[in-house]
Amino acid sequence: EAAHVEGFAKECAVVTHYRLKNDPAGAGIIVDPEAKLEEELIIRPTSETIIWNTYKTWIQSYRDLPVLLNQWCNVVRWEMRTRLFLRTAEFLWQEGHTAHATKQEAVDEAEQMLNIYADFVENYMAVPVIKGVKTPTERFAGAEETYCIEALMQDGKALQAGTSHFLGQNFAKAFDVKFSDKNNNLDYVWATSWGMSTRLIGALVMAHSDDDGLVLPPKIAPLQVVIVPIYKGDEQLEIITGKVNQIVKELKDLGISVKYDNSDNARPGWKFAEYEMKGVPVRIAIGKRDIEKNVAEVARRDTKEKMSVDISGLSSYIKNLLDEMQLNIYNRSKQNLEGHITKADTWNEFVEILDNKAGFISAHWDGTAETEEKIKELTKATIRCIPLNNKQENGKCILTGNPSTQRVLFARAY
RNA sequence: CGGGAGGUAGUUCAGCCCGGUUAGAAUACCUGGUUUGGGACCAGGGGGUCGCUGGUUCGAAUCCAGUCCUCCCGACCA
Repeated sequence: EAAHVEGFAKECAVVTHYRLKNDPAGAGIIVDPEAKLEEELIIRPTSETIIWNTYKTWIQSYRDLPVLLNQWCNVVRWEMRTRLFLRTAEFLWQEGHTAHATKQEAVDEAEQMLNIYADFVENYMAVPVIKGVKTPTERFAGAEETYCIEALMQDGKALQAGTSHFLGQNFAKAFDVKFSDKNNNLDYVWATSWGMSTRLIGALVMAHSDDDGLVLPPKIAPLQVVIVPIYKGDEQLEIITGKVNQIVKELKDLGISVKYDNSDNARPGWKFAEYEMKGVPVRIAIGKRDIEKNVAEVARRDTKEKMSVDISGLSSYIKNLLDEMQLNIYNRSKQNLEGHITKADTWNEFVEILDNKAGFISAHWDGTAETEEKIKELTKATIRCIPLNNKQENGKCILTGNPSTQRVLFARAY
């Protein structure tokens, strides 16, 4: 627990008073000095301590294991400087905590969660990630191993998108959580914890958006298709609406979320721009001209292309298009990632790439915290991760020239 | 916590340096009309204690002092 507390102590909000009041001098609402707490409350920055205090009372036997708790909650970390979506003083996250009878089971759990996170970020958010482990200095306070997924934003800065920790027996020892195994031997349990936060919203925005606004991958877009009628007069609208109702039904039958925006308080061009800004993947426009030819204009958000599509095959066309867009958005981001993993073998190369190309730099590191710290001081680049299944190769540390057995990924990060 | 920038209409800002009619623009909003295939056009209209407090002055958005707040950069960090 000591390392954990040490790691988080510097960024906790502390409640010292329990009441506000109107200032008699008229300065508005102020803290009531009469309401000072005798014992201060510390707002959790993460929940390990309360979870393990609880596990202590729940776990006695191997029959009680494994245990998994998952909760969504808000936590507070009093950062010196906040950054919208990426680092807010208070944030909503999901945090899971497990306890296991064996070390291997805990390690497997931590790795499983890393894979679940990677699967979600890649296959739903369409943001490719690099899976890896953190260096000791970048580890979660109190963890023995911190797994992470690192994403790359369009500006070339890295963003940690999720983490999973193998906590060893540290918390079990701190909270005295022991269990009897089948042979009646007492041992401390093995632990993991893992979390993902509203930071992912920031990742989503920065990974895909363009100058016209959000670009949402179809799988997570709350609204996948919007239909905009183009008409003059009620008579035309009525004919268009008849056609659209049929299309809406077909799309809904295919499980596609769709909105028919027949509101008359905004013109078509305004609606086009508005839904693009909101990132709606597909827009269908239908006017008198289209009805006459039995077609609709389909516009996709990711490439801004417009196609004229026969209404008879429209719903299946849209279904395929949404799948294709999901892939395209992912592949585009994947290309950006892969195009920005650059090898550097000399210090000059390292600095040059960092300043002019950005992204990840694959370079040798002598494995010491001192070198890591020095590089951070000199360039603001940190070791984002040591990729899983990293290739072993002999080389020389980018900074010190000392021997190294593998390359690690450096980047400037959010 | 250190450094920088800024607070003027719902919003984004100009005006401030060099004090002087009724504080402007764009956009948004309201009314009427014409429009509707990429954020419409024409005409008319409403909207501000210029962050707050004090000072200088015949006169302060403008100068001075204090104060509160916001944003950016740095250290810190999911």
